[in-house]
Amino acid sequence: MQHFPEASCTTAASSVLSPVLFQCVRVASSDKHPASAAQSCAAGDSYPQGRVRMTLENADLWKSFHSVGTEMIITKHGRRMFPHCSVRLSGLQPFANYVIMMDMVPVDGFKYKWKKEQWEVAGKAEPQPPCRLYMHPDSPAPGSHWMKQSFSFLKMKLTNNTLDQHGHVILHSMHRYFPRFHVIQADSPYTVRWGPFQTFSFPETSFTAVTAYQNPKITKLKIDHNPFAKGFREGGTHSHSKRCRPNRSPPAKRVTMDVKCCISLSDLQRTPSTSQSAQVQKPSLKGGHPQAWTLEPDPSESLHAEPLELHEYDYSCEEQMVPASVPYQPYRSVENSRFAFPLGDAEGPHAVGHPPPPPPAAAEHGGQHHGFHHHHQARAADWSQYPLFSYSSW
DNA sequence: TCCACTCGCACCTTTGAAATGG
DNA sequence: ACCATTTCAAAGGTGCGAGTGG
Repeated sequence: MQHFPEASCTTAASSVLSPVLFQCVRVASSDKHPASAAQSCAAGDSYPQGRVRMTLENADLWKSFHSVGTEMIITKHGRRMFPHCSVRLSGLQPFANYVIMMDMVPVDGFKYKWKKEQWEVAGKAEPQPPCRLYMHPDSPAPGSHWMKQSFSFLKMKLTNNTLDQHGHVILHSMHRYFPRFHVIQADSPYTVRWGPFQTFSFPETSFTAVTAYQNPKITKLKIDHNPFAKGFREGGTHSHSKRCRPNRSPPAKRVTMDVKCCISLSDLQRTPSTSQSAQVQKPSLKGGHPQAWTLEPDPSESLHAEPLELHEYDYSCEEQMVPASVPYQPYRSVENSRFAFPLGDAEGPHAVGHPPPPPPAAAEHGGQHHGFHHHHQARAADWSQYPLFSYSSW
């Protein structure tokens, strides 16, 4: 394994959780904190942090779905996303190792229902399931690897089974989410806690989790673009109506052999001063999965956070979210990371960060959701309160 | 009664081991 | 013996509609 000698941020982080660490990360690409830039990664950072740039590869496809109101099927046993998240990275240090992770963040604090061909709010969101992060199977890998070509999170699966032990990302049906990507400079999944990280998101990737498609337009789009769906639909015999239910025979069991690398990020949260011994806390194992680490968010806690940066229009973005902007907030502590989900009572339907899938009418004007958005201040705070590092791996 | 959810179907795509050729 | 390419069977993924249950 090759270490990039000038990876000062990583070095600092791996030894002691220095206050500089997160300053470093934040400053790296945030124009809002130019003053700290000098002090942050000053120590011989020949590959200055903060030039990291993430581009959504299949943005057009996402746009197509987003304009209709993306829906993602979630099942008990896990379902892949479609469209899947495919991104391209640039600006990494070629020889430094990175772990790339992805998680799902609630768009708002509401539950929805499909009524009369459109989505309506159906009440407050249900308590959030354990937050899990999916780690890209290639992780950790050097920056050169990540920048060589685009990579996707094709194998990530979504489930509504809160007791899932396969490490799938757990969501609630009829709730809205958007994927969030984390680029963490770390030599192993066990050290992501210490590494500088940057977070990215793309508004057009927001979706409504469903157990069955509600909007026929989405079904059609999926069938048009997804070869599996196409195959099923265009298949010769549609004998669904002929099925004899009582004679159902159990299908042959198939063993999933996926090389999965999902981290349910829980205990890999940035640790507080109490854990500054620089030891990676062994995550508590849950369920039967040896590497499934989950975090139960503690809604009683909250975290101050800064507004998110403005996103770019071209479906790439540079550091979308960074640790809190308070003058000295070195890292997310456990206290600060087991925060409440962004589902505050006071938050009205208007207070959403990423826009929900626009109703057809709204979708037509001005392509406002075709680019990156300013994150509303209130939302940004809520947004970053969502646990960043809860860790599950399989 | 309504509606979200589960389940199994049968097809196509993907994967990877085995076979073949250079 | 080694490597590259091809073949092929099994595994995996899919939306649908009936059934279930709250």
